[in-house]
Amino acid sequence: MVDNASSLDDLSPAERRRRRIRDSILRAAERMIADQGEERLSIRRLAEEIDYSPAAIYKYFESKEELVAELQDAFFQRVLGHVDAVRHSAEPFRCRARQSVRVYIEEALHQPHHYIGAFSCVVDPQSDADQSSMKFRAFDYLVAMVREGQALGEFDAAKDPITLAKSVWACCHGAASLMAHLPHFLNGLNGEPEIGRDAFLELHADVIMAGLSTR
Amino acid sequence: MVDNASSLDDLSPAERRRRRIRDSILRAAERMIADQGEERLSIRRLAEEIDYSPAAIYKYFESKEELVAELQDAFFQRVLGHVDAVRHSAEPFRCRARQSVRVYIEEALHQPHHYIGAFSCVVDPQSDADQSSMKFRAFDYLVAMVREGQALGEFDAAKDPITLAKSVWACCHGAASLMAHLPHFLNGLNGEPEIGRDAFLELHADVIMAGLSTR
DNA sequence: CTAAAGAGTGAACACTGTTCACTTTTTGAA
DNA sequence: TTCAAAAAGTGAACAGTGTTCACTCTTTAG
Repeated sequence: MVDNASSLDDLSPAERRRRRIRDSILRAAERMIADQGEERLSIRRLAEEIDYSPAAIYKYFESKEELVAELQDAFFQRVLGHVDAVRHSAEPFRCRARQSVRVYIEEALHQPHHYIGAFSCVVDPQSDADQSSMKFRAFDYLVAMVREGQALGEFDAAKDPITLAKSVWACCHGAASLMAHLPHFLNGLNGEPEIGRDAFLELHADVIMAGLSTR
Repeated sequence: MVDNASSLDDLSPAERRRRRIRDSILRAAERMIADQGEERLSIRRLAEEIDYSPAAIYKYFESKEELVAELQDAFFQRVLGHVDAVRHSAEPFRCRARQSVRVYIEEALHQPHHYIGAFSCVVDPQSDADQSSMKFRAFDYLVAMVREGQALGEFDAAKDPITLAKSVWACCHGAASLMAHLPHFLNGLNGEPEIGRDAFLELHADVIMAGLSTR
């Protein structure tokens, strides 16, 4: 969807200029979302940020929704990249599986507002763009990991790998979502002593791995 | 927070009238959220629904935020009630624990838009209202359940029960959140065969229980 | 050099939450 | 019953939102 190839050359100057401006809009929007969240991003303030009129934005993007969707896709692509790197590392399987869980959550929390935005409304199943979104490619990775674990006898092979992957995704997403939405999730919800993010992720990954394991 | 006592009597007629109207506003808002989601609820359309002027709403509620917060608290109170009923039932512990997980998710999905709304923005930790919110009472229940499991030797007593409860909450919330946001979560994300909600919840509860268990 | 295509804009439309001066209704006490 | 005070209700306005459109100005290509 995103033509990210570094083909800055062999492009007409007009096209180069267009891309440069398009990118500057995206960068400004990215910064505003990271700082203040998606709901505080407005076309007018975005236009002001880059010294354009609000209407000018619409020469580059169909709608605010499309603009935000492009940023979200790029965000998930980054998350996906990090998870994929772990998945293909040289570590033993259980280590890679554990790390995949951790990295998904950690990268999601690297830009909490982006992650929140990606799940801020009910996603229309009809939309083609959503079906091919990076969110769902991340899910494919999870399925592959579960299948690998089943082949190795680490995970219960009697269970449907796709359903199992959905369960794991739910566990990961839940942790990322709660930490993104509740800043005091780790700092003692009702006055309990706080825990470090690492300690929590360590335990959470333990729980998930134990939940999947044959024994 | 909500004075829900059925004290319709021993109240001045003025106060009764006031409560009746306040309730009718809440009911109309509830219906609109259930039908179209929180972001489609507007004070103007709400006012029209009950044949009042927009400004009239503000005689009963400080802000739209307060109105919505009250509905969310009532929603979580209902969820909490169902979970609590399971927790205190006569079943053996493991059965109750499993059912608690299932009931939380099922009740959350009974009104998906309400659940989405409860986690639609970053919750301000400073706010007193949030600290005493029903969301966090639900968490207390979870902690109690984990402690019970540890006392019975079913769950690993070496682990911090509060951290463990946070992990379980993440697993439950993740499933509810994904199913609420992605209507096709169970219907095959990328063309895979669909699975029933019951089958998924069954497996997800299995994973969580296995994750907690000592063996 | 000129015509067409693209970039950019101000003003407007239809919304949103919220406030405020204002009128009408209801209430409680003299 | 009368009358002031309190409460309920309102239309208009403010400041903000996403978006569109006629319009100008610039850049491009033939």
